[in-house]
Amino acid sequence: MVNKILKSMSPTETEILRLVWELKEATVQQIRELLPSERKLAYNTVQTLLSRLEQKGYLNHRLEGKAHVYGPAIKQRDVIKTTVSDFLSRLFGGDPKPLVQFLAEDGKIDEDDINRLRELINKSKNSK
Amino acid sequence: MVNKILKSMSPTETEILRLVWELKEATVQQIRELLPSERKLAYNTVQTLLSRLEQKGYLNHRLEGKAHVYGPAIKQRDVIKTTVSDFLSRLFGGDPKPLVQFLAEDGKIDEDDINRLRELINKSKNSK
DNA sequence: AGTTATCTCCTACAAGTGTAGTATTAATGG
DNA sequence: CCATTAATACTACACTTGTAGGAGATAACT
Repeated sequence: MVNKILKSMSPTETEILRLVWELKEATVQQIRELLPSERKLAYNTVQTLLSRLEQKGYLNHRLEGKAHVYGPAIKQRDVIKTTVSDFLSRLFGGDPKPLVQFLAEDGKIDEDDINRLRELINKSKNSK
Repeated sequence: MVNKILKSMSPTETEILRLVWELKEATVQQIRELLPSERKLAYNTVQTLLSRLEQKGYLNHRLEGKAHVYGPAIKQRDVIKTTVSDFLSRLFGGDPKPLVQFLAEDGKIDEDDINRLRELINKSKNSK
């Protein structure tokens, strides 16, 4: 079991964590630059968010010069797993099908996506 | 456009709203009974949550005797749409594919689900 | 009628969240 | 060396959230 019980992330924290993942590792500046222009947070705000994520155990940092370089303290996959599960259980009582169905009906995923999915499923069935 | 801009729901509020959907309409008591036994909230707590959901525009209520009977003020589908979109954008930058992929890899959806999905997609393609 | 069970309404309150200011310090460009 | 720049650390503060207590009204039981 890889599961420490983590304090849950707030929505904004989640946004920030995703950006760290995107860059693998990042400083406050870099995250700030990655923020979409319609959502520029103050430097200090980003700093606070990163540090809260660290307190909660999602990130850690090393020093590089005077700057903190933040990186994942937990595997992305594990975070996704619990985050998605929580979401699923709150909005759909834990059943993923309505979610996938919604995605399909809403045109968010198309037939090609589905074909790729099928492969994935077969692959993981065989490797099991 | 059906979109009023709603204040977003907190996680617990989302849980409660889902239960209202499940019952179509519900009183505080009924919601309380639906709560899983490991998560019994006080009567007043449920009441607060329902009333906050109403303030935020997700629910409305009518009187039946002295009790409030709460029901959806917005179509479930619309709520799901924005909730899922928000979630997607926070955790995956808006791209649904990693989500679906995760669900598949994690065994949350299987090949049958996918087949049903395919039908759905074809149906909506034709009706478009 | 008095007691009990239900309800709503109003209030509370600590912890979490979003968002950032101020102080301090270290590096850097002249 | 000194002003500017770029970082962190610490502090702040209103709003939201989770969770519920108490007061008061009404219906129902005895």
